[in-house]
Amino acid sequence: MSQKPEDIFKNVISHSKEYGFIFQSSEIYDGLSAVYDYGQLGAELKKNIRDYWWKAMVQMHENIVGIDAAIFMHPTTWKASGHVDAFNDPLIDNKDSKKRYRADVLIEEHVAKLEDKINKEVEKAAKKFENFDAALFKSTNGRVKEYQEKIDAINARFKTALNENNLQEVKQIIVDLEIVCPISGSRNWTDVRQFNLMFSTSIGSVSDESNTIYLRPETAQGIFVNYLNVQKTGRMKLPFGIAQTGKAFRNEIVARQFIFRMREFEQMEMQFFVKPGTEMQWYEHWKQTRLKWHLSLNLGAQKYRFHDHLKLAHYANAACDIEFEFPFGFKELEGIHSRTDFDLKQHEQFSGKKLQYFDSELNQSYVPYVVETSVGLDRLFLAVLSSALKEEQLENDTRTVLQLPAAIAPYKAAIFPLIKKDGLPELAEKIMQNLKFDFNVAYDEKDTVGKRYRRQDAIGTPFCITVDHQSLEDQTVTIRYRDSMQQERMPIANLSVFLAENVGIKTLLQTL
RNA sequence: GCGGAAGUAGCUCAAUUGGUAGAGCUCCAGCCUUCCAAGCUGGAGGUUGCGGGUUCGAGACCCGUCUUCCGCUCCA
Repeated sequence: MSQKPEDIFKNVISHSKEYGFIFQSSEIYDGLSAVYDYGQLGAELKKNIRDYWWKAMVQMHENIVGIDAAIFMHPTTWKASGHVDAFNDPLIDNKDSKKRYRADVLIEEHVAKLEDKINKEVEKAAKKFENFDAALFKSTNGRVKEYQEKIDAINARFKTALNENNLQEVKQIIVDLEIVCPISGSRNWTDVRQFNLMFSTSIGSVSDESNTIYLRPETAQGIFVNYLNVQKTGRMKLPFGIAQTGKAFRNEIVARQFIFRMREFEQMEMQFFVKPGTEMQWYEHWKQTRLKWHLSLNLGAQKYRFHDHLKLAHYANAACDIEFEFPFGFKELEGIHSRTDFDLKQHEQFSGKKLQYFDSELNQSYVPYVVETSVGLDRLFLAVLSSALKEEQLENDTRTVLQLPAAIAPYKAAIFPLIKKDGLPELAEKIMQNLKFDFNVAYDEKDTVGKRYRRQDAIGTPFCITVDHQSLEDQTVTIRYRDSMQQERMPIANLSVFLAENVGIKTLLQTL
């Protein structure tokens, strides 16, 4: 395999396709941009990663419970969360400087310039005359009146365009005003586009005026709106967490880099509710806990780093990313945010319902603070796959091996008869039938055994169990390790225990 | 969205100036039986991303479109 990161990434993509991990969505119709499907092996790997996260977060913490909220939510949810207002901006690009601007800001700045001119006229006049009446001057001075008329005309036209959602008209205003790009100085503009983060659709009968409904752009709100339900029915005491995995949807303008940025993606997140004032210590706690979880996958400690946010989002008082070194560089894998009480307070305000916690120690109620951990499952999948895929140089040849952590490999073991006769397939079949109650196992009798080993290497199966003639006599088999290619003999009766120890998720959880 | 590169079998890639679409691996059915791919026989698989155009003739040239990768941008 070439050392060039670009080639490594290409290999990951073609390997994903070739072995059934990832397919492009609707490929027979030329695909759908930035949407991908998980194939037969990808679905297993993804499920195993999700399970490991869920067990580590929910099963291993008595004070964390999991929910599964619906993708559709009441539209007001997104007003409260700020998603409706935050992403309603008309955008325009300058083709020469390649810079993107908010079209409304460009127009407002132009208007501001005209207002400056008026102010200068007023200042000049104020110096000239005593007993200066600014209002009178503005309403009588010809030049000022001219500017003011221009401003009013622009504002009226802009307002109409926005109300009619007429983006072509917005662009035409920019063209007509001869607004230039501050950087390139050119008037070479693209069309104005509405940058709308959320996908919308309509639903039969929501309530009042609106029947527009959004596909959730993040899963977090499903937890916040259920905060009180869970706290009451689960008798949860602070601090406690609510975890959830599920799909979220964002209509990215540019979505690229394979499954790194998709329009439909899956999040695994946990909102941890704490007493106000303790949030920074929990923020630090979860930073370390989550990093440790990632490190347990053994992809290489040097591939992780924290990236602290200097510029914080409106809801946060501290935020950082756990970044991972993908083939295309260090990129965000998980976000850890101290969200304060912003979300719950917003929902209190918009819903009119109290979302408070009664602290029996303090004998008072308050809105809890929230520390969020949020991983992109698809990104984690890509991190695992791209660092597991190795082209290994052997003595006389090379082999492709997917060095997945055993506990999350799609198949835990493959069972082969050494040859396809003499009763070996029958015994192998029997072993498989027995193991498959506890483990996802594969069976293969086609081609030479060496070839079968390599096939399993390529899909990351940690162990291959081979039945040979000796097996018929003493009920032992050979078990071959994927990474070392070493083999050892063991009784068939020991297989279950051996696999449980070596591929079980328990082994991984115990490292945390 | 702008710019660059690309799209031919499941994968990686050929195809001379525009002249019969091919190879390797994979896959399938057998043979062989030997614990680490590339043994033997046979076979399947393509409207060359899609749609137009130029031409006697287009995988190649032109236009449009879709998709992917790279840079910029975006990513509360």
